Amino acid sequence: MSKETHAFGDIKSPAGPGRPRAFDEAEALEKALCVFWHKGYETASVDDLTKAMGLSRSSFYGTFGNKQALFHKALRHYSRRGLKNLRDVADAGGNDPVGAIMEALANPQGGRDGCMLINCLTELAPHDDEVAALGRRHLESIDEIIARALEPSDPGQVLDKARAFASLAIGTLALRKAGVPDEQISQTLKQARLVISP
Amino acid sequence: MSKETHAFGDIKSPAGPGRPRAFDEAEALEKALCVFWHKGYETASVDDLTKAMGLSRSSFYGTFGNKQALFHKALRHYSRRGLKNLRDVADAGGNDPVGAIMEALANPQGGRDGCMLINCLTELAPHDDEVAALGRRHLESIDEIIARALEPSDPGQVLDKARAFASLAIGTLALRKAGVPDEQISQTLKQARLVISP
DNA sequence: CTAATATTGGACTGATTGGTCCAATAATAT
DNA sequence: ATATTATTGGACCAATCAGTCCAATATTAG
Repeated sequence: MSKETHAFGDIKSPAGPGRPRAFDEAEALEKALCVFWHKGYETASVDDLTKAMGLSRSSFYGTFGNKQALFHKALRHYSRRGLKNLRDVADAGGNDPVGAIMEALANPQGGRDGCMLINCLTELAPHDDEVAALGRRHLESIDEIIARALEPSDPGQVLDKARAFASLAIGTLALRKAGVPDEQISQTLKQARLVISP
Repeated sequence: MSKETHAFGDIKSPAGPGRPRAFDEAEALEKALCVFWHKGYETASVDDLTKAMGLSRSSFYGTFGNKQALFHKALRHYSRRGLKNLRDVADAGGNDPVGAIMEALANPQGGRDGCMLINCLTELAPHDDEVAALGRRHLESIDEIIARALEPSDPGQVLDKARAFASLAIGTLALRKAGVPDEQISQTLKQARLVISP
């Protein structure tokens, strides 16, 4: 973390003649994302990563710089995609966007691994400002999306309610990690209705 | 994690003649707790721990077995003490135990470090069954304490409401880690009233 | 005082960590 | 074909990791 190694190799620009990459950068990033998601930042070794990505160490460092840079890139990608998903779910919910969001929340993508961004927030935020800042932006966006979904059916205090709802949803991720049965989590999520429409 | 090293040294029984310990075991455990709380399990090295505890490596391994065993002991201690605190707060709250709990929640002990147990849950639970089980028991106890605090003023669905309230509170820990301002977090916690008394 | 028993400090180990380096290879543009 | 430019694999490095071991020391019971 406070390593300051700055060993950036040289990240080649993809221009000019020369041998082309034998792998897809986006695909490799996706694989790395999975490893970080499942194991966390510290526990994911460069060996784990290169193996999962199907890359040699040279390609790894040549393409992504170093472990931390790759991680930040993966996390930004995760955030962007997650927010897009949430927006899509809300939009596809028709006249009940909140209901659609809640349903999606009851069956999260990561399963027992939870939300990667929240995981990384608790693991790294106090010691990595970039992660903390990204986390803050991500949470803010979530609040806004939920607030917008709330607005039509309820005029007042939408942002406060959205924030409470989001916090409750985030809290259930911890339960999931602990192995609390899905049924109980769903039940708890239903209670979140009270926060929204009293 | 999946190391299975089983290198248990030998944990001496505190009986018989011989040189007495130059340190207080409980105090040392407390120091270790702080390190784990602040840095997490993986990032806390045995060097960090021994330095903070003021112990030599011999005393460290001789007394606590190994890093993982020390960690589990610290976490159990943390859980026990935290639940006792919560019960005390509720009891001292007089006719408004829920209000007392909420106030305590607004100024948590760990500050930006959050709740150690939740931190460890997200870091380790999927790969350490003992942590997961301890986490489940801890969360269950929290639910029960809140439910009991809720009961006098509200007869029905106390457990469901307590669970929703607890999840919301746990969610705010992530906000705190990200550096969301205290004011906003307090505001969000106030919204939790809606979950409790609609 | 002596024998027995603990604790202590620190040197040490083998494994693993993130990161570097380079010769070999492959593809391009001319 | 040739020169140029990239990528690739794998050997390699210093640092750090958790954990072991032992001689030196301190304390007790008798």
